[in-house]
Amino acid sequence: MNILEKITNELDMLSKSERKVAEVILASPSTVIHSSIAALAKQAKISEPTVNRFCRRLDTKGYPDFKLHLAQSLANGTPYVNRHVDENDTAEEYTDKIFESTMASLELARKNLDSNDINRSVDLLTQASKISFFGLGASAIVAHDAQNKFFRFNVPVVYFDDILMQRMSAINSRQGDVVIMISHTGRTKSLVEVANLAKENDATVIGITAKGTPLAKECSIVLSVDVCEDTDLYMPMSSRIAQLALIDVLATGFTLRRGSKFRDNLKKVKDCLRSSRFEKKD
Amino acid sequence: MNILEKITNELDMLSKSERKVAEVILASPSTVIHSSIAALAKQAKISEPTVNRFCRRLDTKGYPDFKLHLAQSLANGTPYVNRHVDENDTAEEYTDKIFESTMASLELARKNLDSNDINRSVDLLTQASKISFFGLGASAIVAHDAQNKFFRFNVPVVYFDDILMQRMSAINSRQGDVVIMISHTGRTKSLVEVANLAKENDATVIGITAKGTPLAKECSIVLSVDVCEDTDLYMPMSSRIAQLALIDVLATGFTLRRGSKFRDNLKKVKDCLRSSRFEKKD
DNA sequence: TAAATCATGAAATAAAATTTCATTTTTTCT
DNA sequence: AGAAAAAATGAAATTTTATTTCATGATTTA
Repeated sequence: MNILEKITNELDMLSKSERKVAEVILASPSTVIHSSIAALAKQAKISEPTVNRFCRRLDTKGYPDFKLHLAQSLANGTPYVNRHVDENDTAEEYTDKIFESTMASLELARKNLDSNDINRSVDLLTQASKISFFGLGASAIVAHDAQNKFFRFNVPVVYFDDILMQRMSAINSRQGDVVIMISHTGRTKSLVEVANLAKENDATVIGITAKGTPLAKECSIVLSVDVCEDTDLYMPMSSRIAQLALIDVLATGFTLRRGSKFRDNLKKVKDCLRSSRFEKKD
Repeated sequence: MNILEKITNELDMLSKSERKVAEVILASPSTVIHSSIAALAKQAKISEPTVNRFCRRLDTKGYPDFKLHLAQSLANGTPYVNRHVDENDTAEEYTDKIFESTMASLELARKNLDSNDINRSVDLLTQASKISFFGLGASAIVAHDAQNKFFRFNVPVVYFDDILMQRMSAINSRQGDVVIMISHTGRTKSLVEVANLAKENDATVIGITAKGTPLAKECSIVLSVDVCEDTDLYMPMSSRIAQLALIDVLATGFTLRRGSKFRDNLKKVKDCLRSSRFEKKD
């Protein structure tokens, strides 16, 4: 509930003097949050009690409380909405828009995620005898990334972005294996087939995809990162980023579940990489 | 700059009593914005002047001003602080923390990006006779993703996550080629060598890496997504997501620069993918 | 047009924040 | 270790800011 909006809405419920206050505030809200009640009264050419009454009419406790609300409204100056890139945007503009859209998607994805599903997924992953990540196109990157992460945990993990390899791998799966299918659309035919093959061969299939899609129907758990993406300019953008964040969540859940001893193992991998780097001089 | 983040950062610059104040605030910032200085002092079991001094140390004018800043930080729903995952977190908790950290990183990356550099990079990319993306480990995923995107533009683009292929490709580069090197640390020896080889062979080298690193020194343009990541639990997380967002920005800049006719081409690629999918029933 | 209601600001009061300064604690140097 | 210096802290005084009260003037209604 934005207080600036509220002022605009209730503008005609206000008395003449109070409206003066409203106008001054709307004209330059950022100035107001640094003004005392006296300063504001003076600027609106009315008395201090009027300002106070104005504040109360907007359901705030008083002037300081009103300023707090106002400050909050201003902070949302750049709400993380999906602002669309425009033909004539400058570099600065489209950069901001893309970053903001991405953040908006993450926010949305987080809200839609069910932590029970995450918990169950982590359960399954920690007990898996083998973990496979399958994706195609943009989702292949996510699968690739997942392999990179889980590989460090020293568990059997594979990733394929090749249809045939995926099929072969799926056919060879067995009870205790976990297959994670990644697809933004959830409608890619060959992936749905692979999911089905894996299921038929007793693997547990987890989908990182949209709910209610053909792929989702083949999965025991669906982790959906529904990100209202109109595949802007025909490229998947935010969806894969939300998927990656989800991979981070799963990987984190995995390490937490495995306990502290296990994490020493990660340190080993990390230390091992060090020799391939130039030293940092502090 | 988020004041909550600032408090966290400057925690060890504070005196003992001031830290008590910080702790009370961090524990429940939303309570504090409705407290008077006296109430806060009492809760932290210190005196009012100490609270005041605390506020000033954080570069605010005083307590009321501090509350204003705090209110603004809270307005973004959830403060995007880099909250660290804790051993005993529930699935819900670590999910939230990871998503929030990711969003915080994106916010930070956006702020640190220079739109002039972006502009120059897009210039170079649109004029390139060939574009190469090189990365290793977690950054390989970013390079992979970049290839996936630029491939759709119907421009000569390659991606390698293999040291030897990278070297060979770099040696064969020539004037007019653009090589994009991706590395979070900027210190991976073999990547620095590849960058140098490409430079020696007259290619333009753009780095998506941290400033002031050995890799950065080999680049004509450095697009830095410095994301204060302590490689939590020894896995790169937020950094690669910020890098991906940057790839989105470059790809978007590219399509915008190429104009509307060019975008029809993207539609063709997209339409061509359609037959591989199950139809969506509306 | 008189009575009633409402709006307004001056002044008084109350609350909150800030400054000053003396005391205590911590650090630094011998 | 012990003295001197520096820094931190809170009690009390002061200042600033906000709120309440109330008398007066404006506006509406019958």
